[in-house]
Amino acid sequence: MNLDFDINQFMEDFSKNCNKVQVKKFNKGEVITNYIQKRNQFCMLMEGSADLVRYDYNGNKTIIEHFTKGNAFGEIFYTINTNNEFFVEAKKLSKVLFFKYDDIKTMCSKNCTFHRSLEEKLPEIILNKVIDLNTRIELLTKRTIRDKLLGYFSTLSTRTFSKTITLEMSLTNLADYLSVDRSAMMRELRDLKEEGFIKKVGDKIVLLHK
Amino acid sequence: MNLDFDINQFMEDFSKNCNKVQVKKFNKGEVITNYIQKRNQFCMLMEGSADLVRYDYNGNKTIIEHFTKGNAFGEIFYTINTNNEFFVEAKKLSKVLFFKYDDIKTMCSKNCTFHRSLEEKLPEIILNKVIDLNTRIELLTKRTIRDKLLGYFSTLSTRTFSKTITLEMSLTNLADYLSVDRSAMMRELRDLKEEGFIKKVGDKIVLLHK
DNA sequence: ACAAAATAGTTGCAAATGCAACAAAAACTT
DNA sequence: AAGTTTTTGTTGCATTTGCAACTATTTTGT
Repeated sequence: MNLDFDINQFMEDFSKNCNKVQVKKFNKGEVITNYIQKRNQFCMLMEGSADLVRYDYNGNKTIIEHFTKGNAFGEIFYTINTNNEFFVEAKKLSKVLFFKYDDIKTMCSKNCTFHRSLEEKLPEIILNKVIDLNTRIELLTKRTIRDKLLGYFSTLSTRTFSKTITLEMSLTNLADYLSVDRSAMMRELRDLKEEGFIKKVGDKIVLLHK
Repeated sequence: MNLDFDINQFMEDFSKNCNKVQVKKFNKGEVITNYIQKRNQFCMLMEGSADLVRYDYNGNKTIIEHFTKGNAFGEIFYTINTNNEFFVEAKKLSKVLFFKYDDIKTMCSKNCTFHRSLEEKLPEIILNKVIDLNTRIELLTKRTIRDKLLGYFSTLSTRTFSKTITLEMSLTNLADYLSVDRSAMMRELRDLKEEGFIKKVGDKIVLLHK
C-alpha cells in the first residue's frame, strides 16, 4: 500500500482544474469554518496549519485535532452531539481548498481531471485521516500526563526519525491538545527533565534513555 | 450524502462473490487479529461484536475501539508506535470478512462484482469510521469521569432516539473504554444517580433532566 | 444444579490532577 | 523602542482520580 502519494501536487492540480473547488486564504487567528450544520463540507489544508477547537460549557478549550499541510477536515467527518462550540482556526497564514463531498460523485462525467483524480485518491486521503485519529486516540487513552507527553514526543520522534524534536505548537496549546491542565503538564515536564527522560535545548526537546 | 447504504447486504454479497475474500467465525473471547506487522489487513464485522484492546506496560487494559455489525477494522487503519500489545477480541460469536487492502485495486479488472462494488463503497465505509473515531475523541477529551459518562450516554441516546439506553458493554469494560479507573467510575455513577441525572431500571439507564 | 468466573458495588487512603493566582520571559504591534 | 499580549514557569491548596482490597450478585460452563 502507498499512502504517500504527493498530496501537495494533487491539491495544486485540483485547485486549478475544477470550478467546483474553492481556494481561500486565512490569516493567523481567523476562523476557517465552524461545525454546526451538516453541509457536506470537505476541506483540505494546502498551506499553513490549523486547529479544530472545542470550547465546553466551562470555557475549557480542547484542541480536538491539529492540521498541517495535506490534512483533510470539515463537517463531512464530524457528527456533533453536543451544543459545544466547534471551529477550525488558522494558526498561521493558511490556504484551504473547499468543496462539497456530494460534488465528487454527482457531477462531471465530462472528464474533469479533478473528479477522476479525487475519486481515485479519496480512500487514501480518508485512510490517512483514520490513521491520524487512531494515533490521537492512543495518546488520549494514556492514563497519566507523563504517558501522554512521552507518547506525544515519541510520535513526533518516529515521524521525523530523530530523537531531537521540535514541538508543532506552544506548550499552552499542547496542554489543550492532550486535554490536561497546563500547570499540571508543566510540572510533569519539569519532573521528566529532572529525572533525565528529556532535555530542553533551545526550543527543541531531546529524548534521552527511554 | 448517504452514508447509510446497506452495509450488511454489501458484505453478504462480497463474501460470496470474490475468492480474495475470506470469512471466518470466532467464538466469544477468541482473538480475531492482532496489530503487530503492517499486513494491509482490512476486516469487516458481519455479525457479533468485538473490541480493539491495548494492554500497556502496567497491565492496564484499554478498549481502543468497540466494533459492531458493519464496522471496519484491521491494521490498515493503524500505525503502532509503541510496543504495547494490541489485538481484536470477539465479545460474542462473530463473523468476520477479511481481505487485503492492496487486492482492492491491483486485481480483477475482469469485472468481479466484489471489486467494482467495494471500490465504489470504500470512501463511505472509511468515512463512517472517521465519524466513529471523532465521536470517540470527543468523549476522551472530556475532562472528568462525569462528563465522559454523560457524553457516552448522550451518544447512545442520540443514536437510538431514546432517553432510555442499554449499555453495549459491561461497566467493567465501559471503564476500560472511557480509560478511567473502574471504582472511580462506579463512584461517579452512584453520584449521578443520587443527584438525579440518571436512573437505573433493570439493565437500562434512563437519562433525566440534563 | 453446582462450582467457578466475571461483574457490580463499596470503601479508605495515597497520588495525581486541576484551579487560581502570580512573576518572568518572550513574542508580537505600532 | 516602548507597550501590550502571549507564553512559560512556579506554587499552595482543593478536588478528583487511582489503587488495593474486599463482599455481594450475576452469569457462565459443565
